[in-house]
Amino acid sequence: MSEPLHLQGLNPPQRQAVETLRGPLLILAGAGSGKTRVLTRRIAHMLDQGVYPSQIFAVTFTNKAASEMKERVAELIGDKARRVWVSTFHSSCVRILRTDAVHLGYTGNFVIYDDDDQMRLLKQIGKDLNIDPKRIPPKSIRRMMDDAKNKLQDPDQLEAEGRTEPLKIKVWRLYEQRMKGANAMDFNDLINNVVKVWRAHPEVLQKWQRRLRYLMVDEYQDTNRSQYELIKLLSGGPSGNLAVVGDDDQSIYAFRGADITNILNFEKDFPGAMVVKLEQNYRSTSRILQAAMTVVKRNSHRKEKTLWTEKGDGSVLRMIVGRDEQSEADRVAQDIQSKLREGRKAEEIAIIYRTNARSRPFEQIFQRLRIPHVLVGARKFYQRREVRDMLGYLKLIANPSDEMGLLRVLNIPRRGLGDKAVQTLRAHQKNQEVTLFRAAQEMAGMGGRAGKGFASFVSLIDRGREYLRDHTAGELVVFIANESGYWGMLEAEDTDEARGRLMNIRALAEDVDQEEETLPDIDEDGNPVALDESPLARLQRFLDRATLSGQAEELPDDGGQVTLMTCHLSKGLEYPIVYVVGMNEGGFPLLRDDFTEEQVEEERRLVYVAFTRAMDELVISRSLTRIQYGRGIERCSPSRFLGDIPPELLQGGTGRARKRPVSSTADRELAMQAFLSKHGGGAGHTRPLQRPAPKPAHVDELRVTRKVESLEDLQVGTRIFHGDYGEGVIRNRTGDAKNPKLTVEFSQHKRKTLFARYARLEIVQ
DNA sequence: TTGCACGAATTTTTT
DNA sequence: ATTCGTGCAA
Repeated sequence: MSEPLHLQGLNPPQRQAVETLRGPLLILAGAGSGKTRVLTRRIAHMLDQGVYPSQIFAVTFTNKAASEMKERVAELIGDKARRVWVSTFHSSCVRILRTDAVHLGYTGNFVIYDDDDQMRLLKQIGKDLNIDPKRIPPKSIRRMMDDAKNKLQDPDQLEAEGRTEPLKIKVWRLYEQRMKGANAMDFNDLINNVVKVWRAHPEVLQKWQRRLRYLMVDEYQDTNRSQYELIKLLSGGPSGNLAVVGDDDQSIYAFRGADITNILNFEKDFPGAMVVKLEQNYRSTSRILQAAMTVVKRNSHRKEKTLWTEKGDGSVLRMIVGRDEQSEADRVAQDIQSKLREGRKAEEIAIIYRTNARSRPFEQIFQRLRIPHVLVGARKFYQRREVRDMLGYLKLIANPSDEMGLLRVLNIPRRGLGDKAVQTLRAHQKNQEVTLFRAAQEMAGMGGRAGKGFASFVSLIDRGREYLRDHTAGELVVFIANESGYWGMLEAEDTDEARGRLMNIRALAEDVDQEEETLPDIDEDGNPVALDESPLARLQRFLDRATLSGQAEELPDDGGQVTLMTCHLSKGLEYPIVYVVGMNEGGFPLLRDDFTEEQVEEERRLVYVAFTRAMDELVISRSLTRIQYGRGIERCSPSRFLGDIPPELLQGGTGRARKRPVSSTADRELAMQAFLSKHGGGAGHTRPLQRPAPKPAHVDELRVTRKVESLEDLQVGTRIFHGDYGEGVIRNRTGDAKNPKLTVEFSQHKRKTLFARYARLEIVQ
């Protein structure tokens, strides 16, 4: 008799993780160890063991992870998968709060304020209190608030600690008041309010505990204090069936509140927990794993585990060194070109950097060499201005007490309602103690220029609400765009940018009407529940989705492109060939002057994450100098982490450059670096260097070029450089002066005829 | 109310 | 360098 499909092909620890359904379970899943596989199989196994799908609750951090898991579970068990609740922390909490937030004095149609709304509100409060934003920047207040909320603290606790500026706390209190007044919650509130309700109303908690009996938490190392509390409450403590999956070595979100001690202390917090380590890696070659592990093993706060693979040693890691950031990028690009010539596909290659700013030189050279590439993590769809403006309108329509939506779009497009008008409106609101929208309605009757503006605004919103009765939310977007004049405003601009914005609005409208998220429409006993189909409810659901999804990252995965991204964004992904670039002290690790050991450990984990993305080939690059904020050039030594990598794993030894130094100065520089790193020179990682006189467009080892200023620069006899063909000499020039045709002789007597205007040429000096 | 000019800031990112 | 936000004059 063959064993069930969902148990087949698992290695022993994987199988143990899948088969352990009861009690607390910690699955330590190293990079590439088949985590998702275990999670999905585990769900299948539960069903096989008679667990009802509606009793299973799997929480993730990102929508992407949630939908991936849903998909894979569906592949395994088919339609029943729809009844398993797989969702992000935040959307599950929204779902819970839509019914249970009444216990906190909210109504079910509360809105969610995102970062932007949050900042606007804070700035407003600062203004109201006459706080100089230079003395206390609103950002610092948000930081304080978020940090505290991540830890489930309230203003009173912070005040009692006495380490926070009282004025900041005052702002926070006012913020909470305003939020409540606007029937709004921020992202942190979503989690914290569930905890609050559950703590204050045990019967509500029990309702959910009865329904959700099998819990799974993905990326447990990234949970913050309040998420931990949430899970702990729901699981009902040590007797609950709680499986958490994570990798402490991949905890890289401390800056947004992730608390690595949650995973490190799991066994303490849930006594009797079973721990399973998934250490077999199915992704990378042994050398890649070794390199990644030697770095991360230096951390003192981690759970010991050793990844291994059956993939074999693989090739050694290679090191690419450039004189400056551009030449580093150029050399990496050349390397990539040779890979492409060898027949590797562009989509097999990724470039990973520590900070987004490092992408620029790569974009430049890729453009010039025509290497197709995608930048991951450019501005998110829902963060674009036009999209947010439309959402502002929708929010106001969905929730008349929403203030942020109103203030955002009140004067967009222009209705002659500027600061002055807003001030009057606020004053009026305060007098009458009504919602801002109600105040606007009242102002509308007052005549005058502002009165007219308010009248047209209020009428627009009212008509919108009316329109929604028998139209879809997507149609409402179009309605608002048209009736508000927003559409006309963009059309009048007649620029590419404006046209792009128009497209985005159209895309939004379509997106709104597309798939209604397949929420498990079941009550706590697992019985189907009819979704509220009122137009307002649909709009509400859409807004939640729009706010809670960084979505539409639209990774153009049509393939054929080299991927560029940050370490953080690379987590969970894999590529046959990976370039981890910018591995200099001061760049990676990226540390402030007053850094702590914890921060260094986090940087090590980032290295670990970045390295373990590579399947077959890992290339590291760095530069000898870097430009800081466009001002001044600094020398930089190799990243301290390169010194941790055993020399035999890295081509040319340790973090030092390979042979063939770029010049005698560079030679001395390399010797100096060797000296410094040997003598613990980690501290003085950079020191200023004078700025070179001319600013070349492009410096390579043997070649200095400048950009073509005018076509007259390109005369017969001029030495030029071409991205594809290399260096050459112009032998002939024909055609008219405005569009000359050049015959260029490249090396090995290869002659090419190029149009000067279109070929990307540079002049060799 | 709007448009321009100047000054300041500038890891990492999800929801 | 580049972007973003604020302050001031038209």
